[in-house]
Amino acid sequence: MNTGPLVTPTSQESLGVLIGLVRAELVRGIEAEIATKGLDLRFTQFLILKRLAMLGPMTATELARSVELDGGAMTRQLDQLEGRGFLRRCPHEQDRRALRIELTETGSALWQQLTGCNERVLEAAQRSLSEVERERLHDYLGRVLHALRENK
Amino acid sequence: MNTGPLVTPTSQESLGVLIGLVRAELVRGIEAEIATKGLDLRFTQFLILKRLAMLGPMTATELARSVELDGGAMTRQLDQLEGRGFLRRCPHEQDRRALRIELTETGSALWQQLTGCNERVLEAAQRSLSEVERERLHDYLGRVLHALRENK
DNA sequence: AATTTATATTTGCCTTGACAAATATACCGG
DNA sequence: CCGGTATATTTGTCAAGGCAAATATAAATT
Repeated sequence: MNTGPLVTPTSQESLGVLIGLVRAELVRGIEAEIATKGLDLRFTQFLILKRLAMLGPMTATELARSVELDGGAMTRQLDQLEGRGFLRRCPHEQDRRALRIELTETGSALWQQLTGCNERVLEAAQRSLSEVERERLHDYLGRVLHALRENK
Repeated sequence: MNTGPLVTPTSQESLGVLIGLVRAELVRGIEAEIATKGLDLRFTQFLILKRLAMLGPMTATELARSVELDGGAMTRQLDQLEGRGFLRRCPHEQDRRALRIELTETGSALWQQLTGCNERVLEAAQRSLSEVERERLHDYLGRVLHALRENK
């Protein structure tokens, strides 16, 4: 075919589409990195483990909010990750409704293997940006996010 | 509760998470805008109509690639949008395997109503950025996308 | 021309995530 | 303390998307 209009994303693409494309590539890249290590983890699960590894034990709801995941979906992700031995649901000391989600030894060990994946992909993604440009990109995205959240 | 670690996305968040958050807010914002017009369209469907309106008739595969959607998912979206009378599947003139997807009158009229939603949300999103900064953001994202695609 | 290989679309199957209801517990005003 | 409201987690239901198989056609190779 080759008859239809040619799409050149980086030139006239609107911000919305562009951000979607970048995110999709980032997810693909990280999942590919994980796969090359012979591990079987989705991006969402990767994020959950990362949060726990970086920020320490927290509530399921806090975890859900921090990765933009629905509470119900989080329950099922926790089922899987707990079933595979990567984390534990402990009772919360001050609130009997809540859980304290924490990594197990196995989970921490897994994270040691994963820790490079994110950095490698992010480094590859930003390799054409100078240090100043990276900071600007981060700054701009932060301001855009803030503006969007203010808006409603 | 309020016992867990506090998440401050815009400060130390990694690029991957940040982009995910921005995209989620953009989608939410546009769907909300569409809803205020009394219309019933998901973000994906909005994107499909937009592509067709902006770039003219094209193949289902081209459409799918341009919005990062699986071919099978595209078939089903086309079923819905065709069923609601917004587009048509015409035979492709040079390739009998392919389709030529084009907007109907109804679809074009719908797009007239929708055309402001995207701009309004994007304007709100970028309102804290100067003209130069908007161009830089666009440029950086384009370069990041290019780098990610080169990488593999 | 025949055969192989690649591509476009559709369909079936399965997983994931959103939304809503149910349950348990916390918090707050009286 | 009691009642009402808010929050945490779980579960059911459903729609959306990814992947693979099936079919049809195109393109390339022998």
